[in-house]
Amino acid sequence: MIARASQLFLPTLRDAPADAEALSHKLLVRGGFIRQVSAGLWTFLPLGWRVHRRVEQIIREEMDAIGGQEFLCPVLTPIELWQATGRDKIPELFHLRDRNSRAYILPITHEETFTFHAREIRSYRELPQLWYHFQVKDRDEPRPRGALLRLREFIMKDAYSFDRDEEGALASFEKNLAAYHRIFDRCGVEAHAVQAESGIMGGKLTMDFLAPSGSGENTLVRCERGDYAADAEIARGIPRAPEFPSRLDKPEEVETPGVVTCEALAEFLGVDLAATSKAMPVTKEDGSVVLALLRGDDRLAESKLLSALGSDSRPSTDEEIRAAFGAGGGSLGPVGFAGEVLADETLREGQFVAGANRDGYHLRGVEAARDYQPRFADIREPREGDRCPECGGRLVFQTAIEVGHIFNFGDKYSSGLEASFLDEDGVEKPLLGGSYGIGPARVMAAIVEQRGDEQGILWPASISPYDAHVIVLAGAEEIAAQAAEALSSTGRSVLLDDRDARAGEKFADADLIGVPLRITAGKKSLEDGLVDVRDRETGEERRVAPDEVAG
RNA sequence: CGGGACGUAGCGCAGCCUGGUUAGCGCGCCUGCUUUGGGAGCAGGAGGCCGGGAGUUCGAAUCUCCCCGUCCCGACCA
Repeated sequence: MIARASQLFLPTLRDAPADAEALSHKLLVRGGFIRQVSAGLWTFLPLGWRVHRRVEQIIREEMDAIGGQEFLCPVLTPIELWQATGRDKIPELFHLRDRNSRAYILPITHEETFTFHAREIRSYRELPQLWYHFQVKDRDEPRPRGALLRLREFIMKDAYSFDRDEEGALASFEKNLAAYHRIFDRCGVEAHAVQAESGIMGGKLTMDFLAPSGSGENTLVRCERGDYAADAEIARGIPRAPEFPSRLDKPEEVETPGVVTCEALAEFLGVDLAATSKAMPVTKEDGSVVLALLRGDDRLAESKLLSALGSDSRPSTDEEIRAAFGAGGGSLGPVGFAGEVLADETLREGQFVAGANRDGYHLRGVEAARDYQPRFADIREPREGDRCPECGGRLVFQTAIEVGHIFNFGDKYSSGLEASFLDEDGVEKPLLGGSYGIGPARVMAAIVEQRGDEQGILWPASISPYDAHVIVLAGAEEIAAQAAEALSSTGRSVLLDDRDARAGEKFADADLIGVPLRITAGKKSLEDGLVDVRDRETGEERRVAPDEVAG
């Protein structure tokens, strides 16, 4: 296949739009891959759609390889399906009505629809099943951003597994996990599987695939030795040990006038900031006040707190604090507090300075278990400089894009939608489900983030819009056509830049568009009959006969 | 939803503060000639409801108010 650039709609731009921040945003727009229609709504132009489809095809092949069966479910969805699972209240849902004012939604994923179809599964003999489709998702995002990084409408490959028992569901999960590694591998994108969310539902089987990138909404925490990876929201890190002052047999009150921050306290008393403790009272949904206790140099990780409390919470109000502690913020501590103390793991060992629950006073030498009875949990935010919880290696932090998410949802949807089957033992049981999503557009964006530079993109050969980019310079039309034919006849797709443009423009566009293989026919070719073949990745260039470029 | 910024030609911007000819510049686009291996030169040309509405004024891109849109930070995120 040979595409003539002179006939394509391939609007490349010399400058990036002023409002573009992310590299992928800039380069995909400049390269003529995508164009914006409205906030979070983007059109894939022909070049961008070719890449998208290649990503899709890789996903399709790997899903089929593990027994996946491709469907196509509608976007427009009767709201009843979502009412049945209680997801109709999700704020991101777009709602609409037909002419008879029947209510519909535009789904954010398709668990309900696939589970609806799974109601036709009658017997354990029909299990397991693995179904998927590529379909539009709509989400009324509060803040779309970064072009393909966060869209309001996008295509997702979402797959759903249905199993008869936990063992089967786990097997389905693992098959998909392995397929995902192959997919990202083949797409040439670096993506790390990490434990997702803290799992208030107790769902252990939920993993995100995070692709490190210059822009993104997640932070990937990894051990430099490669044995640990997690999303920063739930990652565990081991901070340096504090330098404790000499041990006290019991807490000792010390006057600390006007000292309300841990930094000021450490300064005032001349102790290591890490040897102070930070008291953060929060109020749970049931109204009870819990004292979250951290080291003075740490920050509270909200999603860890959520997981540890098993309930939503908010910072307590001044009145609640006064009522629960008898003192105001700045002098709070665990000693003498009647409610629950949720202490970070870092407070297990050693003696810390803590608030005395008396305005203007603190206690030295406060020791967990001796002076107060906490429940321990990991609730601190990991940070640069922490050590790996597995091996003690150094942790590195990278911003990342979530390109995939897989999780088991048990009977969450099948119970609401009454999707059950008759098991071997004659008992009617709910199907156990799993959900496996990938956003091809985010994969594209991640690749550009990982492999782009100021000049342009460098697509991996597996998803490049074309296999080869043949540049025709004045006079060398015939030799260029010969090279293009040679490539095309071996099944490769060729972008033939036959535009009436200057060499510099063509080279610059080729760098921008990012096809990994570039062939140039020009004046030199008229002399020796050869063309330049340049590997964009290595910069390696050699002169070859046009008939042999495919070799 | 809170904070901030910005809407002037396809893209990037100036003009606005201090109201006053026909609203400018660079790139791109069209025509012609020259040029042709890393974004050419000359000449000519096309292209604007200055985001929208209301007001102030003899007169508004410019001042005031309202609305809309877009981007960034935060909150949120199945």
